[in-house]
Amino acid sequence: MPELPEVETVVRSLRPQLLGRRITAVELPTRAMNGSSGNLLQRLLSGPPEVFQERLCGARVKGIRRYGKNIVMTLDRKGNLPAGSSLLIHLGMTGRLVFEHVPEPLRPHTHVIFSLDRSGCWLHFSDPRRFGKLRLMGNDFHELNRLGPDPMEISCDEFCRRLHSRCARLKSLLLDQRFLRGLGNIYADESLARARLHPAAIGARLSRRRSAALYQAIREVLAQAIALGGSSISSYVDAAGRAGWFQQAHQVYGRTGEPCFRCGAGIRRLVIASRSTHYCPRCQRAGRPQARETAARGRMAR
DNA sequence: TGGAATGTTCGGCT
DNA sequence: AAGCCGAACATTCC
Repeated sequence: MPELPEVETVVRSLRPQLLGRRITAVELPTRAMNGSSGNLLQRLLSGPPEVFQERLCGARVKGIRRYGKNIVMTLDRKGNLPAGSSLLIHLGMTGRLVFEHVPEPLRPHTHVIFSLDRSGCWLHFSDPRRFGKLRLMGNDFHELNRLGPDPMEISCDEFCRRLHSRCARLKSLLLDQRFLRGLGNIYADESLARARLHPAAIGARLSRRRSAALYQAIREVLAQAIALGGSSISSYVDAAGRAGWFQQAHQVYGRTGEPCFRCGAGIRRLVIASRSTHYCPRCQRAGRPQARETAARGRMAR
């Protein structure tokens, strides 16, 4: 579920119900299910489940924000919680945070259920593949400090400087969270498609003009995706259970073999950085892109 | 049956 | 050093 637009959408939908609420209980439904579950839960919570429960009980949610693909909940000091603590949540590949009206699991792989005061609902965390993480942090943000700038905050000049200092392929760079925080496989492909750049093009070799085009494309794709509530490609929903609509605006992701909306050529798939990469072989040329505009227009008209 | 899936991290190689 | 690759993590879906 989770790239920058999806996480941003989840954060926004969490706020109304969660801001200012106190966590009154933390249930861990999968804890006692079988022998291996204990270890798996330990991994999910980055520590002993009991500590996670004890520390969080009684804490009040002061703030909720997104940092790359992470959700950061700042908590006020209550009971067992050290000062300046935050709950860091990464949704991994299939993690979901959804408000439900019952305190019992409604789906398999519901690992955490938060009870809240004065709300009449419970916050459920589920994650079939368990690539997600919930971890309590003190003031040590060193994990987050390793991440690169937010694509919506960085300036064009700074983006170009970073780009020109790297010899890696564009697709690899966009997936690298130390280069930019928040892009994943969908939005890397969609951004490159919008900028009409080949995914295997080398960052340091891009002209200033094309670098700026990539910068713009990333911001436009992300802004549009956020406006549409993210991409629901398998089961992603926000905290209110609503699906996103940006998957209907995808130009290349998941469209292998289908015609490019711009020129009609078949969308191709290749593997870069061990990830599936989708692009239009005509619009996204390695050398000189977009030479076929007139012919493309003619084809589209028919 | 095998492969792929919106992610991150690791070790090994060039 | 920088970049690349594959494996690992765990589960579901086609």
